[in-house]
Amino acid sequence: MVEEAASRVEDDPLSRVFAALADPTRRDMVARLASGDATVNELAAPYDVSLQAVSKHLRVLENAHLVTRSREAQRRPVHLEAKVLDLMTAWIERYRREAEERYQRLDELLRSMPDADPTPSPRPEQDQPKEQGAGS
Amino acid sequence: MVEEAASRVEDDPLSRVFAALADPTRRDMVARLASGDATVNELAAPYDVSLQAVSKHLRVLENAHLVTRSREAQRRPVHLEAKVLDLMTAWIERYRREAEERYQRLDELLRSMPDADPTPSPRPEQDQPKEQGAGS
DNA sequence: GGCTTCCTCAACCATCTGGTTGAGAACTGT
DNA sequence: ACAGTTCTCAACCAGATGGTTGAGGAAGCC
Repeated sequence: MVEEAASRVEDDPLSRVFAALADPTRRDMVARLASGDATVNELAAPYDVSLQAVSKHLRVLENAHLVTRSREAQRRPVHLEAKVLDLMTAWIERYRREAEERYQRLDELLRSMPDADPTPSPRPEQDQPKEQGAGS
Repeated sequence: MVEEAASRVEDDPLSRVFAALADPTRRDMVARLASGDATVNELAAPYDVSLQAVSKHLRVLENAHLVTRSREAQRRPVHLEAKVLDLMTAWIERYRREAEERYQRLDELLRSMPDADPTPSPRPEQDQPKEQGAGS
């Protein structure tokens, strides 16, 4: 057993979801599925790629837990799991809000001191001294 | 057919943003930048990759318009552009909401008819008959 | 000018990805 | 049982991606 594969495949859920939605075809499929389940054939119809390619796309979405596939005769209805989207929104909103609040605070600070000293980079946040090199 | 390059590089903004955030390192950088601008060196410190790799990551974020780089002496401060995140949230929320509303409606429908007929696939949405191949 | 610091460009490499085709599994229907 | 339909698996290929190292530009410091 010499297998030390799986080198760069980052398996964290968030990465999978983002990566899954980074493809316009896959995003389109999600948009489609938002208005109702569909079979692979139905999903494949609008695109000029092979059915196998669509199947692969669905696998990616499934691995990201964005969709689930059940069995219904020989068809495989695809169902959108919208809850996973919340995971992303939570991540995004957290940092968007943080950044915007910081921006607001900086804005107010600048407003409160109309003409103090023109120090170019007053970055007091991120307390990480970190003198890594020879810090003269 | 001599040269029709740029085959799969989908340049739509949304894809770029999603792809940019599909990498945990890049997501980490964004998280970091949410609490204040930083230089390339500062951003690179926590990771055990080369500075060039970090520079590449920043380029990806920049191409997605998630960050901007200015110039300050020989340093290149990186700034998070949080507004682009709204683009994603808008996309996500649209379909999440749509899917959840549909789910709610289906739920109510099922509740209103406790034991009707067990028709397996009553998908009345998505009107696309579409007999593509040689239909019998 | 010359050294140092910060960062980018260029070439290279391994892996991942999205597409293809061909084969065939799973199930229905007669 | 056999044919038809739906979809997946496997092998393959081209291009993108994330990492490396080496060279070097740009700006500050001596």
